[in-house]
Amino acid sequence: MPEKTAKNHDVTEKSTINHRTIVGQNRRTKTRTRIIEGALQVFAEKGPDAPVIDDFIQASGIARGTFYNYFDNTAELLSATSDWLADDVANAIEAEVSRIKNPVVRHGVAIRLFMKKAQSEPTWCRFIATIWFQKGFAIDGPMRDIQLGIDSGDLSCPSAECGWDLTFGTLRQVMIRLLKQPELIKTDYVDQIIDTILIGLGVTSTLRKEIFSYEWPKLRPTKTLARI
Amino acid sequence: MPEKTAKNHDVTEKSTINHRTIVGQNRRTKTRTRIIEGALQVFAEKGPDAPVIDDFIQASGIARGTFYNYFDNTAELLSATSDWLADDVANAIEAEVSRIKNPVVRHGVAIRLFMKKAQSEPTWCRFIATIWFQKGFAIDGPMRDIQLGIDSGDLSCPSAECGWDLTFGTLRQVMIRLLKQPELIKTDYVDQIIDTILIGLGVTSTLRKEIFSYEWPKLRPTKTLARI
Amino acid sequence: MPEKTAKNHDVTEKSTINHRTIVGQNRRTKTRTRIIEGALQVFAEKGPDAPVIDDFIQASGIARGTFYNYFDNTAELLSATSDWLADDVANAIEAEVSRIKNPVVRHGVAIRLFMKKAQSEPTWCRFIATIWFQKGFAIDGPMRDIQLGIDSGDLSCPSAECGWDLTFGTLRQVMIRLLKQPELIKTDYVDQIIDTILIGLGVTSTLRKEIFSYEWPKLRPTKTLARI
Amino acid sequence: MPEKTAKNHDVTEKSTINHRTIVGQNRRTKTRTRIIEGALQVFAEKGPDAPVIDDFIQASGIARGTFYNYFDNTAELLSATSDWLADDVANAIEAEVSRIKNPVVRHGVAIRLFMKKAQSEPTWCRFIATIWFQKGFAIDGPMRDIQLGIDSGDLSCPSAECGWDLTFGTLRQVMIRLLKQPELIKTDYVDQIIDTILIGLGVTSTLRKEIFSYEWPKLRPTKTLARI
DNA sequence: AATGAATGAGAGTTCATTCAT
DNA sequence: GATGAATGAACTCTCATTCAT
Repeated sequence: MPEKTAKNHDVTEKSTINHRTIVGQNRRTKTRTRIIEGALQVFAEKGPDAPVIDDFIQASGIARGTFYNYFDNTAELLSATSDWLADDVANAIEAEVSRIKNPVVRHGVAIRLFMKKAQSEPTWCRFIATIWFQKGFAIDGPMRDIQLGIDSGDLSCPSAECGWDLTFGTLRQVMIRLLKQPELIKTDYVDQIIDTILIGLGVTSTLRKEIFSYEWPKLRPTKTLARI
Repeated sequence: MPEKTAKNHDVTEKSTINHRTIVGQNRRTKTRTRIIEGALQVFAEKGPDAPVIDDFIQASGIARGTFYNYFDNTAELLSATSDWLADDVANAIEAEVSRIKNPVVRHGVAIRLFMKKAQSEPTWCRFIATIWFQKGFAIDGPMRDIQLGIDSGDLSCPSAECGWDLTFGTLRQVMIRLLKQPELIKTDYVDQIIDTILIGLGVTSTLRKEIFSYEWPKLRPTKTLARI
Repeated sequence: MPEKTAKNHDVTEKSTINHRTIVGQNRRTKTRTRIIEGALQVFAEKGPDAPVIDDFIQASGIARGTFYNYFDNTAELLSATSDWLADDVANAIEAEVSRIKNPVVRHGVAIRLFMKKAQSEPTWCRFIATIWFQKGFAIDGPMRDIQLGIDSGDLSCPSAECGWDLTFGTLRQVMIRLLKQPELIKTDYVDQIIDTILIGLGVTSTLRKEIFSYEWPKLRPTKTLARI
Repeated sequence: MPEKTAKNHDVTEKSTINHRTIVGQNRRTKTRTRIIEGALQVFAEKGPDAPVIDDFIQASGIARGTFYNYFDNTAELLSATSDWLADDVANAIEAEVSRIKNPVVRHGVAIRLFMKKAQSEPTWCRFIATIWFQKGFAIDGPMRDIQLGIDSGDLSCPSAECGWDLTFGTLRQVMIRLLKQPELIKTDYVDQIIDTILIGLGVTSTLRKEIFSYEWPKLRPTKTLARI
């Protein structure tokens, strides 16, 4: 009816509605981002189960009810936080290593980058080590590269699963160690253990040298939470 | 209390009291054992944080109030359960490997035994993989053996910590995989990955052959909870 | 507000404002109607207390804030819905029975019409049976007719209240039964019980025959919500 | 084990356990009774949906958590309260009318008793009128008696359902009226309307006289909540 | 007038802990 | 020492209401 009787208002009204919609969406995105940013800290500090709703609303400065406008419970928030993080780390690393052709070198550089991030961002490190692995969230790039390495004969481990367990099982343990012994962060402990892993995977010393000769720009810090 | 008041009594009565005391202690031990037996199951199923007192009293068939006669809270129970388990596994493995002289072979056989247990006792495996490692409970035999191996030149890894992280980080990941893919239990996946670990540690093929040539009796099952 | 400010404007502007005012009022009426239409369904389904604001805005497709432009709370909406319904049913029945001169026959035909509506419109029936009676909303035509019947000697019940309780208490129970046993709708259960009521009221068989000999057009369905 | 080592304690211990069990059960019964007693008041005052847990725990003077040791939610409490009440009223009336042989007289006397109770116990009356009927809780004595009356030819209504709707639909409406107009309680309004109902059911004046000639002791008051 | 994100009081529910028996 | 009913603090979740756009 309004469309008919107030034809001259159509444009105004329509644009108003569009404007409102856009404003509303921006607001929602911003709030969602705030909640996840806060949640990352909270989960990293308290683990996956201990936090209560109050922790999240305090960390993000929102109202109790607002939380439930975005997530049904803490499990869902954990999942959203993890998803975002998986996306973030996969993209950040992928962006750096995609130009490397040899899958074994690519894998080696990728896990070096992965650990660099762990060394420079303790919150991220704690979240990954204590929550991500435990909940079984996964990224598939490494699995693929290990398989390619086996196929090409550059890796000698019995299976891709075997290689994956050796790589990430060890790295997780290292991350836990870094959290407890932060003095190790500045040492070359991480590179030593990565070398040990690569030896276990059967990587030749030539390739290992190549892996450790790479220089790279720092990965963009997670804090940004640019995409959502 | 009985110890004090007993002093005023004659022989007959004293022996009665002693008898009562002994009976009471047996009873205490038995109840404590029941609680820990139940707790092992509960923790393995639900993880370290989720369980509530009710889970424990149901699992062990005791009354609500009785729980508090033995433990102040679930954290204490978790700790007691873990302690018992650490003791149990350390003793069981130690008993088998102590006669092996070479520390590297001893280490290799020890972790094979460790994983045999994981393969044959799922509850134990789940508890170790999800709780023990997370809470950082430790056994020191392996650390010592790795160090001895480095000192003797039979291991080439940069440090004992490095060797420990590689070994147990990987094994933990394997245990998690076994829980998710039980069909792997019957395969030689575990021995393959142990071999890969040993390669990573720089163990010669001669020593590796020795490690895999060992035959042993099954470790006594944990269920017994003999000592407490 | 517009009425006041309009005074200071010239004719052209005034008519524009009038136009706007009229458009606005139409819009208001339409929205109000939408809300009440939705509310009728909601109340019938969930009863008077259970519904929450969300139910109403979903049923009518309006925004959360819009609701409060029309009603302060659900109680007010319930009242408005009931008022509208009372008006509707009273008018609809009145239009049919006003030409009948004998008050007892008029009462008899009126309650037959009332129940016809209940039989053909389940939502209406549910609303009336579960909410209207409970909240004590009333229509006075029947009360007047029963009194007139007593005065004329065509009814033998002790008092008008007594007749009213017998009539509408029973009819309400029948409506509840129809909701539970919809298979009765197509039977003559309703006419049988109306006959039983009339016997209780002391109506002669002659008058009862007259009441049941009436033919009528279906009452206009409530859905229209024509007036507001 | 204790059974063996402390044979002489068997009796003592067993009796202790029995004693404890009995004491515990008594306690439970007492608390459950307290809750239902309070709930009856609360439901009668506020209806079936409005009350919150706090109302119940205040009315019965128990702790918040205790409520949940007995009922999972208010709906369950409502059901328990209604069940108890149905039992109570059915038994109380049955005890009085069972000696009456003629089912029609029995029905008539039963509903007189029913309404006596409504007149003397306002809480009971309010609960029955606003909750019981609404929730469709039923007692089957009356239904049976009406059917027997139809079979014997002492009732002329078309079906037992019809008779039931007329009887209890009307009585419910009367109860609601009594709550609003308590001044009617002392009048013979109730007996008048019962007579009107009986006329509707086709009861002869002889039988109606018999029904109204009965004298009875007051029904035991509900408050007691003797059985549970 | 319409919108819908944000709010926070209040309701429901859990569960560690106490204590009389 | 064992029991389990009672407790209430702490937590989760709902939903009426406000208000900037």
